[in-house]
Amino acid sequence: MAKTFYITTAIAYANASPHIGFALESVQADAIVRAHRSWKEDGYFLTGTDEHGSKIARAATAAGVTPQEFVDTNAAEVRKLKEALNLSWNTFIRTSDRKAHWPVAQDLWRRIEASGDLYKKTYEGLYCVGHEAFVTQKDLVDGKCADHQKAPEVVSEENWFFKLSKYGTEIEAKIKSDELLILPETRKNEILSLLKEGLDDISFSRPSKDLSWGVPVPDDASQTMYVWADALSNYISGCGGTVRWTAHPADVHLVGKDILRFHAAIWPAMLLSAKLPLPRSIFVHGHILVNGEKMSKSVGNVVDPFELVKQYGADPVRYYLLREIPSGNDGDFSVEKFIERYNGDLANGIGNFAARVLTLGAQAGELSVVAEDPAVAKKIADARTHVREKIEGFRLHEAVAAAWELIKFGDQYVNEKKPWDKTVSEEDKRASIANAALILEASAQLIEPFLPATAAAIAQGIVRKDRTLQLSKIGNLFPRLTK
RNA sequence: CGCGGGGAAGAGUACCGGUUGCUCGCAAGGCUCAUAACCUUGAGGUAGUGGGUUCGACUCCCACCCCCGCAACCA
Repeated sequence: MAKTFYITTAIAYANASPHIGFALESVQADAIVRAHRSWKEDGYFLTGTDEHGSKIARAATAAGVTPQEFVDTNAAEVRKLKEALNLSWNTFIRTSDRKAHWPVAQDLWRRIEASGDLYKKTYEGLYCVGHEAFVTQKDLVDGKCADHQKAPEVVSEENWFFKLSKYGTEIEAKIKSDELLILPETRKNEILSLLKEGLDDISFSRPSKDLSWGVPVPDDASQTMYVWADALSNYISGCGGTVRWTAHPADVHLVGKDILRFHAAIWPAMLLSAKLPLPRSIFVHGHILVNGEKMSKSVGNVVDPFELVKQYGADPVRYYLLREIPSGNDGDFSVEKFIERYNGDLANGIGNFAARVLTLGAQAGELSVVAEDPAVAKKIADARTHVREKIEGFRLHEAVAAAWELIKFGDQYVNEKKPWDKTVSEEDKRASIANAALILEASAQLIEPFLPATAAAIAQGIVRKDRTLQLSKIGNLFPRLTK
């Protein structure tokens, strides 16, 4: 059986329609898993939604629906990204799924408890009645809750705590040695410096009277699991659970920089405590800025991925996210840049190259591929190697650029061989068109992880039979955009 | 205050102790198979400021200035 490659996105919080940031993470994960499948591995891609918490319960109440109805609506929106962006995930896990998710979260809890890593402790904090939740000092203005203009009460309640502090040293060692690989390196350094300062134990549950919308703590009806215990276990519940899991641990957890610490500290600690294997790596991506500014609801500059896809199509959006946003760093979105990328790389690049080669080939009829140009073969092999190295190093923007190197070479090759020139012999002409077709064919294979629909469209124009190629024209892949 | 990232041609970026590479834009030339596309060449940067290390620094060290993130749950 082929090697299994298991990758996850973080699960999206189901309090709203997904924004471009989650689309970025999804597309990155999709490109990586598709690449692994093209390397003959058995790719397993998990995504889903985090649906619990008082925030959602409150939002549902405000919307006049039950929490379940509320998350059903939003989860359906997140799911729609699959069709919109041509994602190839295998499983969509929802934390409100009582059959698939709850038993696993509870099983994990019991395993952690069996290791003696859970204890009850009284937590004292500032409780805002308006929020029906604890607030922190920074939420206060002049000692009052900024949202409700009321001073919070000091309330103490009993919670389950997880002995996170116990595992800091072990995790630090595993990260340092790359047994748990964190990319890019700056993120690894960041988490190491955090671990060096030491970890505090964390609250693992809340009283059910304050937080009822969640997974019940096993054998303690008075408590509901807090986000870590609940949400992080999706990585196991989403691949079959602890009993009959197929893929755990993940080869790659793809996460945003904002939740690195939960995945690089809390999650490994939970797994160590539960005596389960740790993920192989954590790839940390940055955030998308819009016209150079942080995206936020209050500013009102949130970019809707569905709108973009509606206007430009799935592959152009995928292309932009993968090429223009450096994986591992923040990147910027703007319509101007989008159009620039589209015209420069898609219309003038792969789109035009496919059109010129397929037109030449369609006129030439059946072509023999016996006379493969060694320079072409080498260039194709090099491009494959480069793309693979970049993907494995979580440098997706560079992987895309590496694939485009081959397309650029193809244009140069055709210009040099001039198969339209009357002074070129028929034999040379046919040989060069066949080689150009090989470049196009290889390009299509290389870009498949990034632009699956485009790759499929190009493949339609190239029919291979044994050692012959029959090319035919396809429609205009990327009509130039005028702004 | 702390931690982290960054300041380079008109714009956006990469690598690196020893002729600054790339993309877009701009200019000239070529070609006409192709989506006014493609190919070639060129102009344009004293690499934030001030020091230091070195035979030599954009690249290492120190200080300063400016921008931007993070600081327990918005990817």
